[in-house]
Amino acid sequence: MISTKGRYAIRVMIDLAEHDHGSYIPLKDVAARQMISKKYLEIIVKDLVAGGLLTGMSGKGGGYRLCRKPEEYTLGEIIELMEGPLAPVACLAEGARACPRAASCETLPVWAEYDKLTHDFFYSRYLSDLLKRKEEGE
Amino acid sequence: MISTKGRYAIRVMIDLAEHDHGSYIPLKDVAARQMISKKYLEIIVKDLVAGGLLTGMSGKGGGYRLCRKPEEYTLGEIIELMEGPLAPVACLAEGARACPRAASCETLPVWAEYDKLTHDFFYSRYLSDLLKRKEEGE
DNA sequence: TATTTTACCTATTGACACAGTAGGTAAATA
DNA sequence: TATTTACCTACTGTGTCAATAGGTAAAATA
Repeated sequence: MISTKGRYAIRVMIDLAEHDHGSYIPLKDVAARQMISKKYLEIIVKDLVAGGLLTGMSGKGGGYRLCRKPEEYTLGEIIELMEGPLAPVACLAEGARACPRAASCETLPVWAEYDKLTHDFFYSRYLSDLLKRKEEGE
Repeated sequence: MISTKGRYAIRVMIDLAEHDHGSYIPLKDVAARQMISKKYLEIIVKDLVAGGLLTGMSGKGGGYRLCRKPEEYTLGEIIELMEGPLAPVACLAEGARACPRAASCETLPVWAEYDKLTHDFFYSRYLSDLLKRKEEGE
């Protein structure tokens, strides 16, 4: 299950992309448009800044802004930054030093296959794919 | 994330399929082979019986048994019985009466697409796909 | 019939994550 | 200097996960 953190993070980034006018956008505006508590969003953008996906600027005229172009963000990296590995089972997320049954486990290959499916899905979707096109004639 | 309940359930069913000898198999044996606490497995098989995937028999010589042939169980139905809907986000799992933003939500289509991917994946895998083939020459 | 073996039942627990809320400090601009 | 904004630490209630504990009921066997 993808939690609110991952989902809200993507919505914040969409909002910043769609309302980009060259300068910083206050979180207050994003919160109002997205109908999400500003206090809660603070936690989320903090992680996005720490992960290098957004930059923040304090003071009057401050706010947040994307660091890259929307087509340079994958949904996978946003989600994994917010939620940790996309792995569908603990056996895969724990790294290699997992359970002793791993070698003989009959179910592990299914989880691995599904893991790959998931990974490929989210790393082949870009933030730009989710934007309402403003310039129709392009 | 698929929890131990779903994963153990599949392992129990594989174990029952592979050690099928026409009669009931005590949970004690399954627990020992799978190295899972019998007490915990009781909870899991209870759900499997309630869901009509297994039948149990009390008393000496009792135990559990599959109700159908392994090729007639999908992994999807086992997982969803144990864990509830496979939906990747709450927005999809909550049914139709979800959030008021659903119609205009720019992220919902991605979740829906991933949901379909997941659903198709697990409902096209069968329990029989996970069995070690005993009859090689078939 | 007594004993053993098994399923089946209810309740409880500790740890942790989720989804926030509360109240403050630091920085930048007007 | 006042305002606006980001940024920081701490706390909380609710729920789920992964079990454990201690029983009762049923079926076969001796």
